[in-house]
Amino acid sequence: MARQNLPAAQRREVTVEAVVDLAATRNPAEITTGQIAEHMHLTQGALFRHFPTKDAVWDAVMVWTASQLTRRLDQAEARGSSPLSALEQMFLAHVDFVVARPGVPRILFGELQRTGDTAAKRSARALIGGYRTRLVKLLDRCCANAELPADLDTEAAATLFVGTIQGLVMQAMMTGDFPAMRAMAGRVFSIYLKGIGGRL
Amino acid sequence: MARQNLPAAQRREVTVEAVVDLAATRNPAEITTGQIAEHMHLTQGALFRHFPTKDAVWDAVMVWTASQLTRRLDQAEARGSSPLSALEQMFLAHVDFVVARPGVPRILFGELQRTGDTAAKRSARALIGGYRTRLVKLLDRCCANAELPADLDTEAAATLFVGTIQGLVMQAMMTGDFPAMRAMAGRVFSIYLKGIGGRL
DNA sequence: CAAAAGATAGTAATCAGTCACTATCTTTCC
DNA sequence: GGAAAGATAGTGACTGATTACTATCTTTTG
Repeated sequence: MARQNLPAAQRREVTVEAVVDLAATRNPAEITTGQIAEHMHLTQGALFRHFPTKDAVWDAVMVWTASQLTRRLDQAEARGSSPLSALEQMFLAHVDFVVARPGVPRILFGELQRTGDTAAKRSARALIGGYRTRLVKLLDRCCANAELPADLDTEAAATLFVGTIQGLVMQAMMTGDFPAMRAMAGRVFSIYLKGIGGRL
Repeated sequence: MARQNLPAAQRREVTVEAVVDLAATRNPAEITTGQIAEHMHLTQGALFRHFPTKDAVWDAVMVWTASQLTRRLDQAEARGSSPLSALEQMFLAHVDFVVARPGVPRILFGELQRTGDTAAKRSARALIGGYRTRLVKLLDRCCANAELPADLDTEAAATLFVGTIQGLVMQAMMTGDFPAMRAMAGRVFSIYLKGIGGRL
């Protein structure tokens, strides 16, 4: 059974998937190029035919993560019949994404922890920053739409939205039970919704 | 004449402080025994006269963190004139602790990311687990006291409490401005308070 | 066949941990 | 009181394992 040689672009995609897979059960900071290669049935040296450095691998992972999350949030937002229901859809979509890919939040946390100015870290910052901005805008639309009080502190509300998901993630990381997030997500979101003065 | 031989117990305390200091500006996962030793003006080898392994250092850091946080939460809770105001005091005390010691949340995140069964990770788990339990009990007392609705989902409320702080921490980590947390803390907490149906 | 992809076998750097030795305390005992 | 003796703390050079990354040879594939 001969191993198949993949074209470079495809090999890069497989590499990103391998990293996300590994991060689901391992500390991202401890993932080595050797482990990545082994997980995709490749030798360690061959990895560097497709990525100039290890950090380039992490950057590719961040780019993939950003595009995946954005795509899911776009779909969720479109599903909402109003700004406020779009907010709820986005919340649930984010939780679903994390449950499906538990490595993602771990990679994001790990990347934000890192110091120095790498491409991967800049991508991570851009992802979270863009997310927050998007939330503030959506919350503003809810206010304009009278679905939320006009005097709502939308910046604080956006921070709390992100924190709400993070609290769920942290609990999942502690218990190791990511699917349980889904059940808790609804309960936590309803408290959040009440906090921002919303009603669905 | 700066050189001085410290007694072992004192040296261990200095070591913990050095680690917490370093974690404020460096990725905890990248802190080496050499960096710790250098920061406390000691040779790397001497560190191992006081700790059998590097993980023992991390465990000592976790024990210190747990005791510090517990002490501050105890004081805050005592300051509260009622269960609900105690909850608010604890929130503010936690934020103050993080602002004073930015390395602490980074260390906690980093420790929870790690895999395998180390003493340090068990301590981290115990800290967060105990915190959550404590919150649920306090929230239950708020309900019994009619300061919060009797039908409040106290487990979800505890999860959100932790997440609220985490959201603030993540924002601080992104901007690098930890003191700004304090201003945002009040704004976010008031949304949280409304969410759990409280009024102060 | 030729170019892309992978295998094999390296290298230099870094890390946690060790060890023989030295410096500095503290206690003992005349 | 003070020197001898033992205990404690620190030094600096080291080791073996691991790491990201590279150089060279081999296989696959269009």
